[in-house]
Amino acid sequence: MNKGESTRQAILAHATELASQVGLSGLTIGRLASDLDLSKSGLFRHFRSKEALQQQVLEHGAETFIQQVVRPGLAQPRGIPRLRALFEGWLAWDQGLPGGCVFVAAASELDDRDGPVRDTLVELQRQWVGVLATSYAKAVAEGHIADPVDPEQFAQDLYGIMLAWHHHSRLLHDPDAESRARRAFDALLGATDGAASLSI
Amino acid sequence: MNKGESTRQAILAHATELASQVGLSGLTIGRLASDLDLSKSGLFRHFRSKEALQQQVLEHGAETFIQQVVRPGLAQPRGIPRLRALFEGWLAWDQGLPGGCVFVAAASELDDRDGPVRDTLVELQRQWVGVLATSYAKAVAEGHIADPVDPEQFAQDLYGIMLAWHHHSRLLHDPDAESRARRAFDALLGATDGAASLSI
DNA sequence: GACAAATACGAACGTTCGTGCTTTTTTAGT
DNA sequence: ACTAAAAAAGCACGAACGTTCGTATTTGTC
Repeated sequence: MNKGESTRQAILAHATELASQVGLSGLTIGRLASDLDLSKSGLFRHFRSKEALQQQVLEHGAETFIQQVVRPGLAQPRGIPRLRALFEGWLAWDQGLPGGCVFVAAASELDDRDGPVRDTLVELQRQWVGVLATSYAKAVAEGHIADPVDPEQFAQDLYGIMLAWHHHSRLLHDPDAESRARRAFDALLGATDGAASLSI
Repeated sequence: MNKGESTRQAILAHATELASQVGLSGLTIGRLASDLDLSKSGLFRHFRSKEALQQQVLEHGAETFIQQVVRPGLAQPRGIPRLRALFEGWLAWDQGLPGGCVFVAAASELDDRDGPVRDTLVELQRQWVGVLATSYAKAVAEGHIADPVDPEQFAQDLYGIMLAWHHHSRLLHDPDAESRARRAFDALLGATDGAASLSI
């Protein structure tokens, strides 16, 4: 790897952590440069605009996410084990960044803006939601789900569990948020085993 | 009402809408001043710092939220009707602001910061989650819920439905997000309630 | 209508923002 | 070791940021 490429990677790694805390628009060239002991212009040279930096932060984050969450998850046997692995990987990923999942931070920043950065984020999020939905559909096909729902419904509901956990845990500092998230996940999967499903 | 007070209200009303799109830290004195045809210094005088402005935006938003969502909701008969009214009011509130619920935007900005603005938001959010939880507890007491869960669990799950709807609808522009949110709400209330299930 | 108080303005402060240039230093290939 | 290319630094720019200050204008009270 080039010298330039390795510095670029170092910049992106740090920028991703920083963006998880302060958001993509909270990133500043000056702050990044001083954190990494670079000059503003030296750092700037690697990206030719701040927008390009933001976009590469998202792409860098996506690579890490795929490596840490998606691939290990898909390596699990299809059905509930795979869904659970994806969910647990997601939790661990959120906890691995100082400000939590960088995409959550980016999402609420960009949902009212237009432009290529937003387009990139939307594309990445659609892919992730797609992974969740198809993994659920396979679990249904395996017969692991007693009362199947629309896979898109499952994906949105699971995303909600994730976001609510993020909110209750990070903002409200609620120590029970994580166990509630797991309980909600179990309920979402497993209206199958026992009381919850018998009702309908 | 004083002249000064009425200008302050006008500023806060506009600032709340703006903050729902660009966030609390995206607010700038200059932008607000030019939007409202005021001078920067004239506007600034009403708040003595930007932090005070942000805080008052949250408080102004909370007053509106209470007036538009909480009070009409609590006016409904306790139990499922009240829960449903709170939920529907919440949806309408989010759609009433150009960037969606201002607290959602603020939450992901402030969850990693410290200071009085964050403290204000946390307090407001705790109150709202409390309203949801106690309203659910009353529905349980009324016998409206067949398989009751911990009210805090319900509140977090409901918050998740809301956040996922916000995400899928605002970021991903998914036209089915709203109906999925309603379906999730029905499922949350009424896994065992025949009427709710049939209405899907 | 006079007059004090409240409200708004205009200009300027120092800082930081993103982004260009030009020059110096470091890297990589021979 | 020499050299061309790559990378980083240095410096400067215009604009926007939050904030302050002194002055003008508008408001409410008698």
